[in-house]
Amino acid sequence: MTELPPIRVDECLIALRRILRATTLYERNLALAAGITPAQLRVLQILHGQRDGSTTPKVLATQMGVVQATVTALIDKLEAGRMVSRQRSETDRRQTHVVITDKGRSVVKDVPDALQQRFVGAFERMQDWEQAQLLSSLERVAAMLDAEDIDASPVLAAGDFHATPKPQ
Amino acid sequence: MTELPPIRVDECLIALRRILRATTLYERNLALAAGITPAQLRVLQILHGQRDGSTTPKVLATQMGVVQATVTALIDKLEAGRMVSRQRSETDRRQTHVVITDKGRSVVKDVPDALQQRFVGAFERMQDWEQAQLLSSLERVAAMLDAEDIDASPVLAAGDFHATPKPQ
DNA sequence: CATGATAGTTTGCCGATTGAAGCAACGGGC
DNA sequence: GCCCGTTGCTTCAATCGGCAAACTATCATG
Repeated sequence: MTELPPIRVDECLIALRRILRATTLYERNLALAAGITPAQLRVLQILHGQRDGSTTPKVLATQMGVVQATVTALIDKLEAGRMVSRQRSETDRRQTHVVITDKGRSVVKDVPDALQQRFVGAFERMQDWEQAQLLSSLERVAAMLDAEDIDASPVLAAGDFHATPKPQ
Repeated sequence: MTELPPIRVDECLIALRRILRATTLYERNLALAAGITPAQLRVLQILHGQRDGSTTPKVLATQMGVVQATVTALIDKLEAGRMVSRQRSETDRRQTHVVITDKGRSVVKDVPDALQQRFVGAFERMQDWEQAQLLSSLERVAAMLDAEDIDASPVLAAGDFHATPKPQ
């Protein structure tokens, strides 16, 4: 390799930003169409992905990378909309099981997954070798970005960050 | 190469989500380290990227995919922190030029751009053909996702979220 | 001028997120 | 059995981002 045209890196970063932006905007619409907010939809999706459609707030908080108090608020809203219900654990009465309801499941399923469908559609129209290349590239980027020390950062730890200077 | 293993699409989507997640979490930390919030930092970064370090709220709103009123609020905070300043345009007095200050520039520069540096570093360690392939893949994905008809989608028309003030 | 379009701001509201504080249940050590 | 630290969750107060609608000021055009 001779010269590294910095232009190429920049183009990559721009493409990444486009991807990011598209996803963000899309998520807003997605949730809007479902009648709920993105954060609430994420809760539903996680619950839907669980075997028995239930988890504890703690697990949700960890998976979403937020604090337990936040999850409590989200669950409150979802519960008010009858999309989840709370059930006190029998074995450990400190715990609460958050269970997705039928209504909640139907919301998750009926969401018009436009972006994902677009991606899947375009993806499946690609040649086999193109698909393989794309997957490889994406995984490479993912590996480049979400290295461990990011997850070790205070924000992600999600349970214990106290040394946080407060942005005004 | 005979069957289209749907598993491959899923892996792509998972990789995408990892990228998204890493970026989101990283942005929080980034802004936190700079003593400002992510949205505010984005404004500074856009301004910093401009040739003369200034733009109008309208442009900012469009670029960020939010409404003008939101930008006004962000500029208010940045201005209170002396990181940008407002200047009435001479040519068209309806317009306001948002100019980044020296302090604003130093904030942008001093931000530990860990994620981007990681990406750039890894990217530049790649072979030339790998770089080309990665760029191609990223741009392809970006094109797949941020097609214009996202906001033209009939179902989601509601809101028409960026820059288009609803004419009631 | 009058009218309409354009650029920004203000106002009022809501959702997400956080840290701190509180409460209740659990569980180990004595 | 009883203290006491821990754990799981909730409540509270505050901040931030975001939006729509109303408003102000400025062009631009007939």
